[in-house]
Amino acid sequence: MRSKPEAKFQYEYARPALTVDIVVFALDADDLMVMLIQRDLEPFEGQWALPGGFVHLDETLDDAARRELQEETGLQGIFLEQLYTYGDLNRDPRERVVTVAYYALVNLEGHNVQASTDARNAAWFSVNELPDLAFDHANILAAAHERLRGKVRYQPIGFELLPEKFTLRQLQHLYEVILDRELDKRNFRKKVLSMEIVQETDEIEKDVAHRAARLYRFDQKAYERLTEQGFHFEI
Amino acid sequence: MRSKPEAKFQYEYARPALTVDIVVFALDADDLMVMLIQRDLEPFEGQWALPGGFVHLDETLDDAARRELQEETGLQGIFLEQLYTYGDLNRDPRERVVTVAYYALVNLEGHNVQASTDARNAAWFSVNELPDLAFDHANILAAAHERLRGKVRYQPIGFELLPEKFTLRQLQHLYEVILDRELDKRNFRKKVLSMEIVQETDEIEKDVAHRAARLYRFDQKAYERLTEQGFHFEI
DNA sequence: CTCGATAGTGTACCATAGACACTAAGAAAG
DNA sequence: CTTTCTTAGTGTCTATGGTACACTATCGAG
Repeated sequence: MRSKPEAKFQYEYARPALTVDIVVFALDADDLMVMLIQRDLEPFEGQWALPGGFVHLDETLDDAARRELQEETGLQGIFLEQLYTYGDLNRDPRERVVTVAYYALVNLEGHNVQASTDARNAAWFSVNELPDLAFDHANILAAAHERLRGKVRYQPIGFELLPEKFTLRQLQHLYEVILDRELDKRNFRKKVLSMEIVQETDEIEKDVAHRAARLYRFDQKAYERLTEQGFHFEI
Repeated sequence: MRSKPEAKFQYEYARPALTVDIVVFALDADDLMVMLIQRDLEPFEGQWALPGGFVHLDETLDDAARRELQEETGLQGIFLEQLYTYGDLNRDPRERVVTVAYYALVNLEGHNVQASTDARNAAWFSVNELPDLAFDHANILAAAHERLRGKVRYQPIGFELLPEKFTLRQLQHLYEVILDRELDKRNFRKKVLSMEIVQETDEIEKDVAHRAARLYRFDQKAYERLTEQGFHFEI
C-alpha cells in the first residue's frame, strides 16, 4: 500500500509495517488442528491465511496478538507464546512487512470458536491436510508445529489443549498425535502419575459405551512447587 | 525523535520504529563475557547498552543484525541467532520502538574485536559483573543468557565460543562456566568422545608449563550425519 | 633430578526408560 | 440375565546410561 495523500504519519526514515500472526492449535478426535482464515482482500484474496493484523502503537506485541485473535476468531484467555519474527524482504507483495509470529493452544470443548467474524470465514484444518497458504504462512505454521513438538515434551503446555478435567487416555492421545508415534500405556501412566503434577478427581467420564475412566486435573501449583525444587518435566 | 519537517516517509497509520539488538557472548579465561557499547547520545548517554540499530528497508532482520555487529564491533562471520522480539510500550523514552533481539557467539582468539568503532566505546564485561544497562537491555541480556544456558546442552553451539582446535579441558571449562557447575572430568570426556562429533587432530597445545593436551576439532559433517540418523546431542 | 601441574584412563552402582499381557468394569445387544 | 465388546487399569524384568570415584603419565621449570 503506497502512502495515500491523506497519510498523516511522517518519519525521517522509511519504516516497515509491523504485524502479528498467530498459529492457533487445537486437538480434535484424532488430529492436531490449526485455525485459518479466508482472506477477503487482495493480495491472496480467497486464500487461507493465519489470523493476524497490524500492531497498534498503543499496545504491546502480546496485546496485539490477543486482540487480533479475539477479533478474528472470538478466542479469549488462551495460552499464547511468541514464536519467531519474520522479516524477509518480499514476504508481502505490497510493501515491507515484518511480522511477529505467535502460537496459541486452545481447548476446543471449552471455547466457542466463532466460525466467522469480521466478515471473514474461519475454519479448522488438520495440520496433515493444509490448503495452500498466503504469504509465507506455510513456513510460519511449520515452525510453530516444530516448536510445539519440541516444547510439549519438556513443558506442561499440552494440558492447554485439553479440557480442565481429562482422562489419562486423552492425555496420552495428545502426545501421540503431537509426537506422531505410539506410546506404551503402562509406561505413560507410570511416568505421568510419578511426576505428581496431575490431581485425581472423584469424577469419571460420562456417556461412553464402555468402562468409564477417571478424570484428572493438571495441578499448576504442584508443578510450580516442584520446579522450584529443581524438578524437570519430561515426557 | 519527533517527525521532523523534512520527514519524507508518510503512512496512513502510525508505525513503531524497528531495531535489532545483539547480545554477543565470548569466553575469557574464567568468565562468560558480553560485548557492550557506551552510548554517545541521549537518552542514556554515557550508559552501556547492547550493540544494535535500526532495520533498513532493504535488508532482512538477520542482515540488519550482521551489519550492526560489523559496524559497531567489527565482528563478522560469527554464529548469530534470533532470540525474541521486545515490544513493550515504553522501552524507549522517545517513541515506540520494537526491537528484534539476537544473540551471537564469538571465539575471542579468532576475531579481532575492535574496541572502538563509530566513535563509540566498546568493551567486554563479565556476565557476573554487569554495569547498569540502557533501555530494557538488562532484560534482553538475561533472556539471552538463559537461552544460551538452555541451548548449549542440547545443540553443539558451544564450539562457536572456542578456537577451531581446542582441548577437551577447554570444552569442559566452557560448559562449567555456562552451566555454572563443576563437571566430572572422566564422565565428561567419556560422553564427548562417545558422541563421535569431535575429531582428534595430531596436534597438541603449545606454550603450557605442564603436559600438553591433545587438540580436537568439532566435526560438523559427522554431526549432521548422526543427526539424520536420529542422534540427539546432549551434555 | 625433583617438583608441580595437568593429561589421560576404567569400574561399579544405581536409577530410569522401555518392552511386554492380563484382569476389571461397564454398556449394549440378544 | 448372559454374552460380547470395548476400554480401564495394573507390575516386573532387562538394558542402558548417569554418576561417583583415584591413580598413573607426561612435560616444563627450576
